[in-house]
Amino acid sequence: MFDMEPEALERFTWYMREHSALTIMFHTKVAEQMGLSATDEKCLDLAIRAEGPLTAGRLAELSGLSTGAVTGVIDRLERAGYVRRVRDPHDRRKVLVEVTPAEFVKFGHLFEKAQASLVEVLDHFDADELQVIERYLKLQVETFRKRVIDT
Amino acid sequence: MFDMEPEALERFTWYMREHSALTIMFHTKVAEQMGLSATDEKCLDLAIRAEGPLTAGRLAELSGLSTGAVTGVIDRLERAGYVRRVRDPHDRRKVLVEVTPAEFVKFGHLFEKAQASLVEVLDHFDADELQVIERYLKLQVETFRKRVIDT
DNA sequence: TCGAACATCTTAGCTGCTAAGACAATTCCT
DNA sequence: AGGAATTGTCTTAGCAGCTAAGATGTTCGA
Repeated sequence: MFDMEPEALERFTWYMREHSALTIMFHTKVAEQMGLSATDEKCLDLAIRAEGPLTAGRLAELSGLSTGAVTGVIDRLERAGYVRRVRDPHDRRKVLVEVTPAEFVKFGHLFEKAQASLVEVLDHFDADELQVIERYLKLQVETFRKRVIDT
Repeated sequence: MFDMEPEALERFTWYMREHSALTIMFHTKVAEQMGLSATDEKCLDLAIRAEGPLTAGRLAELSGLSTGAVTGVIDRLERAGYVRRVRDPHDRRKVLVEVTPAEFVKFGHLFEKAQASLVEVLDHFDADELQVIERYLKLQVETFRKRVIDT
């Protein structure tokens, strides 16, 4: 084990904390621009990032909301055109939440600007350095996921 | 300008997105464990990270809440012992929100575990690599801050 | 000293959440 | 096959927290 100077660790901790706070703010602002509450946008994000079709109940689990609240979330997202309710043909009790990709065209600029920021950052590094960074990000996400699960 | 393969950019974008989602979840879970709502925890974090004394009004600006909502936030944080209201002696209209450090001792383990995760990640890198990562984080936070401000 | 400006608090009305139960579809058990 | 239990979603009552507007208390400038 390589051991770091305490000051360096403190700096890294500060970056993390700052990044977290900025993430929350960014999330709030994006939701606002899309005409959604933070909760609705969070659910929409879960629906977009879900692997395979997502049911209303599963969305409740993932988001931590009650099933009743999820009904409201889907109502609002559907009214705004971001998703569609589709009854599962194999089990007609289930409601599948289908994201309508076309609705995101209007907000493409948000996404593009975010990606432009990323490119702007990565531009400062050469190929070898990018490999280090990618290794870091991969590990960071994996470790963070474990931490979140058992918190 | 060094240009990346599109696939690499896609992977980096995915890490970002995943990290954002995990951050939101983590924030929610920490708040829960501290017996606070996400809003209250967010305000407490702003109070902790503020430079210099923070007034109620300033907290409203930073959090994006109305002044009325902030009154409620401070009420709850005060009742839970996380902060104290102190009237500004120089301008007695103002209410300064003073964080009571002792209250965090109980949640020290949360913070320690988060830092342990960070160390666990950083352990996989040597001193040169850490320098690259730090440069990346610093730039990332700065760029992200600009992006958040004009979103 | 008095009115305007300022900082926070209070309140009415609204939105969205939870918990509990209703309703509809499916699965299980005999 | 047929009734009971289970499952998935929606509905509703009650409640918590937010906004907007105005009340209250403080400071500042002429």
